[in-house]
Amino acid sequence: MTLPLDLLTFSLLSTVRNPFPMPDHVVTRFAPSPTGYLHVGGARTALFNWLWARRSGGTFLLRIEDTDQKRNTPTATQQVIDDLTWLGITWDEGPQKGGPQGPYFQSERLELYDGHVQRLLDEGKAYYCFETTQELDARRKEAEAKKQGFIYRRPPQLPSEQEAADARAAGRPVTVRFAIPQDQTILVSDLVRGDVRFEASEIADFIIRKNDGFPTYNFACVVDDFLMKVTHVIRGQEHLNNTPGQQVLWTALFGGDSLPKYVHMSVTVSDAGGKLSKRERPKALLTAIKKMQDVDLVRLAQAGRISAEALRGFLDKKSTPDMPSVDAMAAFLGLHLPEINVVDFVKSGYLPEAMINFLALLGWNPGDDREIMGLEELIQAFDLDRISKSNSLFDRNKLVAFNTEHMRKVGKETLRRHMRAYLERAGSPVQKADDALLGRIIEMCDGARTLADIEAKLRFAFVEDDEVRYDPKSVKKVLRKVGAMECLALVRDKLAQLDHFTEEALEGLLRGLAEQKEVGLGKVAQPLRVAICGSNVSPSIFDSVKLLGKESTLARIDNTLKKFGDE
RNA sequence: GGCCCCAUCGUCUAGGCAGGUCUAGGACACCGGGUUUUCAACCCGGCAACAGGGGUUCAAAUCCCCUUGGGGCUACCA
Repeated sequence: MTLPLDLLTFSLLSTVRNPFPMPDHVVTRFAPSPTGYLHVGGARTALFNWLWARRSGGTFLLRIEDTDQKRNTPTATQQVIDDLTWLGITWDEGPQKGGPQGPYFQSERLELYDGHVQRLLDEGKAYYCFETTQELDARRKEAEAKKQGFIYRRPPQLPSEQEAADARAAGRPVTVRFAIPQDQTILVSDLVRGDVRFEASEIADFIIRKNDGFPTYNFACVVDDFLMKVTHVIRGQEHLNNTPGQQVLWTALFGGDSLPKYVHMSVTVSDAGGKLSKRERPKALLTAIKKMQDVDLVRLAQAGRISAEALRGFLDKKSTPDMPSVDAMAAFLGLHLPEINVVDFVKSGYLPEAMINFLALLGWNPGDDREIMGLEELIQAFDLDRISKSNSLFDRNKLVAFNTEHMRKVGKETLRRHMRAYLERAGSPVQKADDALLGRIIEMCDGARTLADIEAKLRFAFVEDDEVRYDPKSVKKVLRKVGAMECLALVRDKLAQLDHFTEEALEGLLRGLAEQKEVGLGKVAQPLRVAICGSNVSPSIFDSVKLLGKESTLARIDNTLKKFGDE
């Protein structure tokens, strides 16, 4: 007796003429909800949509899904816009740009949704619902106790408009649910998953309009994707289970012919387990604090600009401070938290070119051995059918390697531009360098892995002589070595006699000295390096001394001799 | 609990749909060596995988089933 099912499946399949016809004009969208910073998972989704639109000469649009009045944060939209802009992902229609299907904020499209809700209501395809959240929770718990799933289904008699009005007058919550047509198998044809079947009986009559009059995600996204003529819905796999419901809703609203192609990409998972989440940073901070001893909680709370109670709540896992507080506390403790949000990567000194390249390869590949690719190359190579099905882990090591390669690949001018922006954001003293100088000193750092590395290497030359911070490890490793201070004193005398600090002169002087003492250059160069830089990480010793100039070099050597000489 | 997705080196992955050419390729990480004025970069070499079981077949990483494992969803969140 399997015949009926087979027949049903067949009839569903046969209504689709060509499963994957290529639309004339591709339209993709990125539809974030403004609840905080854009994180890498979101950036990857945006990128894939963008890449596909660019590849196929289509349109990419940005739509802000601000339908949750409780969770929206006022600055989030701007943050998302900033982050996409930094990445170089530009939209053809959306906020700040407008477009024929605007507005692009869902909160400004309420009337539009209402019209469609009313239509469904009138056609008996949707119905009013008056339960409170508490009542629903109770029913859910009850089902759970019986080890059953809770699937909301319409009552035999649908409430009338009058009853809805009465309920509203009585102060009851009034929501609208979509009545999922029963007794059918819903076939979702996904471009990367293939055909996925769902039983209608397993899909609840989901809410399409909340009590506050706002649409839910599952409703607004269907209406907007249709109105905005979206042809490809490319999103994370976490939406696959929403798709049958959305598809049935779409069909009820607009008919099945206009259905978009669905592309559900794998989820990016964290090395901490589970999908990469914004909660990881506070979690990492908490773990680190617990591991540390003698943490000054009063000062920590001050650093994070939170109250003592708030900090206690955080330590007891009862509450989580906001991101700026988390960042500030991590900075106070000298911790490096895992980057999650796009801004985290900006602050850590990554290049957008490297981010884009890395993100593109997370769940996609060009089919050959190419890995380091520029934007144009990615666009040319991109194709939906090379998106992989399995989840991928976000590996920061590989990102660093990509960044190192792109630091060379982008070219001097671009690198200098990125560096300038990085320095300004970080408020680094290296900002004092003009463009010509900045260009020259960046070249001294060839092979650096991030912009932060370059900054760290160059910083010494832009602080006052008495502001040099001496890294204890470097001091121990270099200055405390037998003979180091004597050697440094000798170097000081020689340098004092040198009039012109050119590279050749310095090299001649230091190499000559090493030869004369029958030691390697390192014996001479290292104490000098630590004396002027405060650390054993700097550009070449000749570059470093020349950059600093005679006066400062001598002053810093004297400071060092005084400070570490007689200990 | 229910439903859905996924499964190749530690990690990202090629190969899978059109089974033999796969003693499974590349990259990152790691280990060893080289270069060297530090860090980094760079060069050479090495380690390392088809989750398990059953089928189908002359032949399975590749097709089918089961088990196991991982992930997602199960909201008046998106």
